[in-house]
Amino acid sequence: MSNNQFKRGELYSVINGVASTSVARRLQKNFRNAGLEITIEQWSILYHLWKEDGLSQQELCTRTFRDKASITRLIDNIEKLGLVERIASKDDRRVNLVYLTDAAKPLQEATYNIANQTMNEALQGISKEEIEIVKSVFQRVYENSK
Amino acid sequence: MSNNQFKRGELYSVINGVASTSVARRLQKNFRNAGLEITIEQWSILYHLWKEDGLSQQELCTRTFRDKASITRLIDNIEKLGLVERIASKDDRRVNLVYLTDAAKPLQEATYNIANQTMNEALQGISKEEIEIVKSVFQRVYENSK
DNA sequence: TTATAATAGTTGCATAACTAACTATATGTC
DNA sequence: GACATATAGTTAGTTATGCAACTATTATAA
Repeated sequence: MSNNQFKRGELYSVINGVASTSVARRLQKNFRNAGLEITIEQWSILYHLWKEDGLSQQELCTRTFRDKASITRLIDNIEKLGLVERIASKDDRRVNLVYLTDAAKPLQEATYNIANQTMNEALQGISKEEIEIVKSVFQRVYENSK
Repeated sequence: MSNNQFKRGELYSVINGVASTSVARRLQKNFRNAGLEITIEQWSILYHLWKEDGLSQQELCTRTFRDKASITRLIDNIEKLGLVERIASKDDRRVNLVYLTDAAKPLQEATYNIANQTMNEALQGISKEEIEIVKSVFQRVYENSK
């Protein structure tokens, strides 16, 4: 495969960074064409849960750069699809922990393969050095702007 | 002023490219703090009309990377604010040309100053070379993904 | 201990995005 | 000229975003 193959952990940060509009739209279409009826926003939540299950909604806010209200409603929708469930924390009754259901597990490989292929196509002709610069610029712009 | 000062024509493409999330949010807040009650999406339309007044809705689709339905409703909202008006083309009766009203003109300088300052803050410590690379990568990613 | 402040999450409101289905006008072909 | 096709714009339906106001719980301070 091309040398644009990504480590798993890098994938979302690159999509969320380099590619927020055109690649996101392409990825959404590729999900749909494969019969996967989830949005990329929903997928971004699942992505973080596949890395670490049982995150709080607040932690998902931080990791996906969204506000509380957006996360509340995203989780609502993913819960309706039967892919996650909220379980109240025993340590702090204010907190909802979000857990993947069994139905979510088969999606992991399929969506990862599609995302990886979409990224490879999007990043054709772009060197790893350029990608590193883009990621670095994004990080600094984010820090400068918050 | 810093050497990150932008030429007018570059500003939007950079904001639309480098900065789609964190800088956009910051810019929205800075507009609001200055008493300017427009969204950045509305501003992106005005920005193109200030460069060239009387564009068709289709042309605005192309220039702002949005679909027809999005433009229809964005123009609806900007029209409600009294900042633009639709005038039917005489050459082709399918076409609406979008013209700025007198009320839109005073916004130009104020929003440009805020946008320029917001960008300067966001891009502190980032070199012109890095910005060029980011813009170039975005262009190629866009071409690869459409 | 009680009053105050901070935090986690939900809900209401407004804006915006995309898809798909629709109307109206133009264009192209037989 | 007539029919098929393409183009410009609108509308309906769904999802998502942000802000502000709200409830419930936890932490802090007098």
